[in-house]
Amino acid sequence: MNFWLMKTEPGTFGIDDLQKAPRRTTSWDGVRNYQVRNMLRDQIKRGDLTFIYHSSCAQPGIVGIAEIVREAYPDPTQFDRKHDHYDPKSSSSAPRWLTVDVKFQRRLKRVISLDELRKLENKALAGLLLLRAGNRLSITPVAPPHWDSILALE
DNA sequence: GCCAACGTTGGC
DNA sequence: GCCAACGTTGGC
Repeated sequence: MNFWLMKTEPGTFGIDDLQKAPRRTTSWDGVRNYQVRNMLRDQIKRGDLTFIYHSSCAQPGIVGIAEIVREAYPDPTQFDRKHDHYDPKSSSSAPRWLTVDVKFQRRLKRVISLDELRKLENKALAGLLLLRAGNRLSITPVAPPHWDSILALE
């Protein structure tokens, strides 16, 4: 089993929205980066767990945990002309973008802030991709020891 | 294949 | 709103 971290903007879709979604499950659509697409396609498997991370907000940080409940399938928003994430270069016969379904598992007892994670970036969290300068991937892998270290902060 | 221009992300 | 750090695009 693998561990991940998925970023989302709470103003658009946050942990509250995930918790309130039907079956507490949502399609993690809108990924339009090839590196992340390849992760969705090749590495993110049913049963994997992911941190839900809030970005572009007052307190950026990890807020909860979700489970991957459906593996990669074509992201329907790429075909929807009216959708922000519409991609005219993609086609249903050769879909370019993928999504997975994630299901709310639990909130953390408190938000583990980016600040707090940074304090450990030269220690327990050395190498955590989220902390890499200029990291802009919306999904990043989390090594098991990092996963445990982060949960130990809770 | 190079690389400049441009767009996006995301913390601050 | 600023801006650093990228990824993408497209001319050549």
